[in-house]
Amino acid sequence: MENDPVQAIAMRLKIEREARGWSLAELAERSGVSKAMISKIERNEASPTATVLGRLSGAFGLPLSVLLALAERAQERVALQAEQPVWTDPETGYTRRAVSPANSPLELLDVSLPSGVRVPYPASAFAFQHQQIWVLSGRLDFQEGTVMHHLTEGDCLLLGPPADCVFFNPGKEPARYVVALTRR
Amino acid sequence: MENDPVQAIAMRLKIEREARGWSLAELAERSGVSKAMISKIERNEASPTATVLGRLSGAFGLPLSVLLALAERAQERVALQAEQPVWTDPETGYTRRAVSPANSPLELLDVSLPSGVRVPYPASAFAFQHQQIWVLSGRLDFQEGTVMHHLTEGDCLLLGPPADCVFFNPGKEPARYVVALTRR
DNA sequence: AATAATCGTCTTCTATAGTGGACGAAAAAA
DNA sequence: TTTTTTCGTCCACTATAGAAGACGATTATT
Repeated sequence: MENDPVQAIAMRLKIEREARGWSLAELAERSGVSKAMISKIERNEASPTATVLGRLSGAFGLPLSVLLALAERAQERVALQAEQPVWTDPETGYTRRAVSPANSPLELLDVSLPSGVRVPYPASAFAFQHQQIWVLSGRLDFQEGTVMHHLTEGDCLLLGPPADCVFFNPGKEPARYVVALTRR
Repeated sequence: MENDPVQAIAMRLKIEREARGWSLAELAERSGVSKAMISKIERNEASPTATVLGRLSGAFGLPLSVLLALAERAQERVALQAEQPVWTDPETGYTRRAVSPANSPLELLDVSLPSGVRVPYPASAFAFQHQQIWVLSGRLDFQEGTVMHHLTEGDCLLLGPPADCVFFNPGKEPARYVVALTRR
């Protein structure tokens, strides 16, 4: 167990950036890391320091350990539940589980939204990716730009062009839903 | 979310090294990283690159993402099950869950050993730490040096001085046991 | 087509990560 | 005690991470 994580990190960073439709310049501005260095890291020509990795994962809104866990799963074919990276928003209790092995063009997320919790999502996080939301249990009010969708168990919504979105659970029980998305 | 992970990494690396009773020189030899650099990292005077972090986590036998996850939990008081770092040996299916919030002097591990699986542990990994093994379910044959212990549900074993050990599950069901250990 | 943004890469330079070896302190051995 | 070993830190030096800006290529505007 002495493999260099640099290549896996490189691939994962590029995926996360492109999934958000961000250019090198935009990620540089958000993270405080120069775009030249981001370019080198993504092309496996530099080994980022912990400080830089912390800034980049912060820009993506991910704990560094989750970013690394996603990177490590790059070559896996099967993702056991016990190995799937989970991250929880400590303030709201919102949890998000990455179900699919990473680097697949189709990604599945298992999300649990506690009762009464509101989670906004900026349009920039959705650019250039096609995605659907499928409610497994509970209720979900989904605001897409100026349009409001009221979803309940079994409903599935196809997202339109990028817009500022808000997830809200109006019910008394946690809302559990799947986010399915494709890259490019 | 822009916190620098360097300090948390520094603390965690020192804990992992001291838990194994390794000197800077020994960890340097095992990891291929100079002891001067390890000293700097542990004292928060340098930000390690991904390459160096990969070598260090490899020397500890941990995936890098798990090492980071343990580091991030440094200041937490409560460890929710969904947030507890789990790692699985892909060959044997052996899984290990870090139950306690990190940096506590008393650490609890929830281990599951599949039927028929044999896991050796070198004496060097136990030096200077006091630990017990408590079987929750299934059967566990534990070889401590030249002595063999046959444990079943509810049994608890206090480990003696450091010795080469082997965990083996002779039963047909998975063995689940707790490893409790203290530092220093 | 011509102009103007915007993209990722390349270039130059500085800060610092990383190495090998020396050093003093503390513990172990005699 | 004196000697020897082992520990972690400090020093000088090299390799490279990282920043700021220039550059050609591509795409969008007019």
